[in-house]
Amino acid sequence: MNIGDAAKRSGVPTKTVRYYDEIGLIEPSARGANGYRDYDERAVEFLRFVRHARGLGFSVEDCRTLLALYQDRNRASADVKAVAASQLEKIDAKIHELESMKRTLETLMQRCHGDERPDCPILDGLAEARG
Amino acid sequence: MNIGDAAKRSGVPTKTVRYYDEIGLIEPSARGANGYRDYDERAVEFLRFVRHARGLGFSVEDCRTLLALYQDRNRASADVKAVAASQLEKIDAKIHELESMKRTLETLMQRCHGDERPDCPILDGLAEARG
DNA sequence: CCTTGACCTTCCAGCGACTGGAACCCCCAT
DNA sequence: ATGGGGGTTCCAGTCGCTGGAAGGTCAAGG
Repeated sequence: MNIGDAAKRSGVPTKTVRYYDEIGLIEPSARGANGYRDYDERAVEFLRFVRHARGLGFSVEDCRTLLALYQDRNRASADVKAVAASQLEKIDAKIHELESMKRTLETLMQRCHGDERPDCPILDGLAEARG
Repeated sequence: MNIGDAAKRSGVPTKTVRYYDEIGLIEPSARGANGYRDYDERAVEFLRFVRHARGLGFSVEDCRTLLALYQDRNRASADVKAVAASQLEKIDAKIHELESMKRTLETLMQRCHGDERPDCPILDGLAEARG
């Protein structure tokens, strides 16, 4: 099938499918005589797989690893789990970072009247914050 | 003072200070005869201000707005609070997104033995996930 | 005076993961 | 023959830096 159909069936934008080909992540199963990329069911499956992995925040390089494991019948599930565990750590770290930002921001906002006057603890906080 | 000292005193990397000059966010108070950037206390204060704002996840464009408000004696604190509120929304959305990823990833990981065998619910989940 | 080394300058390239657009080709229906 | 909706390539831009190359400047030490 043509790239447009593969895109529709996988849920990956056409441009991104082309990009994945370019970086050698997922290559079309063939090229037509007219130069058109040709994707088979397996390729669409890979595209969907990568879409889901990307949706869980895995980097494109992680996706490459995961795709390789997915295709390796002799893989150890421990290897997959290790990649996932590393990703979970990154997510956790990011959540903690964002929650810390959130707390600070909320504290500053609570103190700010938010009216027409110029006094603003938010600006004061940004100016004075220690560190 | 020279850029290196301004960087040290503000906690913003030298390269970044130069970048902020380039994009017109924070310009040096002067240039020496030798072409060196010269930063005064006020500029260092701005650099620190931007570092803190960036630390709360504000975009560089938001920092531009916040810096302008910071310098505007006739500002309304409501304007500052609005920028902060918008940022808080973004943070919240990102946290929710990450927590959703985290839940999915944890569920998949719990089901995976993580041993030398190839059976892997994580890969299955990525391949089959609906959507 | 010369050298060393730590500064500073500019400019250009790259990161990640796309995304938009231009210029062009191809194919089918009217 | 024409129009529209595919497809192709390549280049530029996003965001916020960051690294590196090639070179100018300056203070201290021999």
